[in-house]
Amino acid sequence: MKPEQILELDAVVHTPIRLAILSILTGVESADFTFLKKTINTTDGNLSTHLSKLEEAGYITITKSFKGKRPLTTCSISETGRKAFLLYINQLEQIIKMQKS
Amino acid sequence: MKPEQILELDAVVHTPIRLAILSILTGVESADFTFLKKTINTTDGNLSTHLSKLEEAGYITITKSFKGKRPLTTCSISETGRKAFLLYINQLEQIIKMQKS
DNA sequence: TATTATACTTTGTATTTCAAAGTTATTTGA
DNA sequence: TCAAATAACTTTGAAATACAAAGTATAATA
Repeated sequence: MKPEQILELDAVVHTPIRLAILSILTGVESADFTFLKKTINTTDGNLSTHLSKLEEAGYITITKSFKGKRPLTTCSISETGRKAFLLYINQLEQIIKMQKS
Repeated sequence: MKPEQILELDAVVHTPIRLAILSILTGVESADFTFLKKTINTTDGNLSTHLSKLEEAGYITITKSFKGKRPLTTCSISETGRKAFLLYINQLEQIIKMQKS
């Protein structure tokens, strides 16, 4: 067993809520704040800070606009984010494989 | 995609260092503090607190004895811990599978 | 037109993580 | 031989993280 591999896991991706966000965003063109909030079932504040964290890391892009006169926060995964997410998933696979053998 | 599954992941297991500890302990009868420290490559304090956390959760048992006149902290995974670890790995597998499809 | 709802962000707090320093005993080296 | 270094930890304090309560601004509803 190589525990180093576990410790190499990207901490930005690893957090459950952020993992869920990225996981959703890989499957769609974009998703808005409300959709993410409902789907992940978290609080506004919590989602807001996690989205900022992902944006700071360059893993997602956040676009602010208006739907009618209400704010609309639209998120989509970036190429960097997609790569980071896929790497993370691959590393998990490796870890699981080792675990099973 | 079902993000709920990600949020269901056992937080006690999820932390990289604790995941590494459990991962090591599943493969051996027991491991002592020094071995874990060297293998995981973490600081004494950090390892100590994570071991306590796992013990509190009932996932490992910690036995304190002496090797000669030096303290010896021996850790082994409990049945509860083994179940929690396997569940975690299975959940990860599910998540990855969904991700790939 | 007060009240509730929507769509967020900011702020404060509680928890978690981490490593520096502390403890106790044991070698080693001058 | 006694000071210094090492071993095997635990405790403590600081920093980061997570979380939700409260705040802001607008819109719909009753």
